[in-house]
Amino acid sequence: PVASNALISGYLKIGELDDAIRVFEGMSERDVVTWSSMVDGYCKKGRIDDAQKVFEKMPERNVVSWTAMMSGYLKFGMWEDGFGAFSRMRSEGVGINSTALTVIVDACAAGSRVKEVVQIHGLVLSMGFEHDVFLGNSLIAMYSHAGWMDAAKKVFDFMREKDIVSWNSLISGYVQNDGIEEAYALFNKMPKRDVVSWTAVVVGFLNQGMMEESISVFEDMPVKDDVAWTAVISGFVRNGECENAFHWFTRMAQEGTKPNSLTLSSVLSATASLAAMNQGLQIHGLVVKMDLESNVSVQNSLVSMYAKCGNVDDAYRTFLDIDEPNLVSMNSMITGFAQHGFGEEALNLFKKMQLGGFKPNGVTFRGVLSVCVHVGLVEEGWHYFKSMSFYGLEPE
RNA sequence: UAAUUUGACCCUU
Repeated sequence: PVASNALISGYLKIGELDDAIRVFEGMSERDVVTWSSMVDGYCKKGRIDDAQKVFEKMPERNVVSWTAMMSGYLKFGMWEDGFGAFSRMRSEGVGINSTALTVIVDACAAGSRVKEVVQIHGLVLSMGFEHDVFLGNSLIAMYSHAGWMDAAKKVFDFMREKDIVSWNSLISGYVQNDGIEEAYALFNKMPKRDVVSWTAVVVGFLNQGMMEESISVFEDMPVKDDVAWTAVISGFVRNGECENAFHWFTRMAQEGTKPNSLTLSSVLSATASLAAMNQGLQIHGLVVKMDLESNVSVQNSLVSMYAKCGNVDDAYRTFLDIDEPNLVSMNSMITGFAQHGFGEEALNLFKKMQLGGFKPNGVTFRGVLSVCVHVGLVEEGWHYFKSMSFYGLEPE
């Protein structure tokens, strides 16, 4: 079945799960590679239930099949199942290898599971994987995420072999923990740099409000991709320099780099802050032209932009067009209503989102409380204020 | 022919 497996692999690489399924169903003989590929294919599309069905149905499972399934669980927040799979691998004779450990370490980073982290690191050492480059890189990222830069640096220093990802991981760690000096020193010391290294440092300076240093590094960047440009644009927005954000967006276009959905979200956020309706409309036109109308982040930005520009009707129209609204969508619309004194609408949406299973966060309550103050709903406002603790939120 | 690591988003203002 090697030829068909290769075909399945090819389809999955370009995200064509349906075609992969077609090939899979037409096969007369399947091996463990065939089945594992399908498990992974379903997981990458977020279809964990289907992946699990395939996983349970397959005649034999090896460490790759298990790792694929475990990775799927963990990527979608199913911690119990993910960690459960990991311990079953250990207890049921499948065994674990460095890849399985990397998956677990990565999950600890994403879920801020600091306690598990230390245990896993011990396991890594006891199994003799301390010189695995991928594992080392994952550990650096994990400790960085937890804010333990001493530990991250220790792992880095102990690594016998480092690749460019090792350097980039530690640099990003320092950037995330406000250590731009350390990050920049490493950047200058590393043997080779790629777009990731450059962008991390540019972001590091932006995060400290060091705009000139940031731009100076950015100008020196040999190849600027859409991510790097977006980093600069959003950095200016974060620092309240929205005109500059627009300026760099214009330069991005002049230099022929195509913006993506994240770029347009950031630019829309700039136009929203400036309440610049004309520019906002232009970007909306670009969104349509680029066929990004159904991107949630872009739609959220459009909702906010229309609301901030005083057009609540179009904000609401855009909001209703969102197929799969998320918490940010809700917050954008509630805040939009709140900013214009639409108390009833804001509170109705707030109730609706809770019925829909959304957990409000601090931004939600800011909108809700401000609208209560705005329209004089003192009792309701007090009630909502008290309900914050139910969601584990503390008033600022 | 199958599983793993590093850079930019949207809501708060």
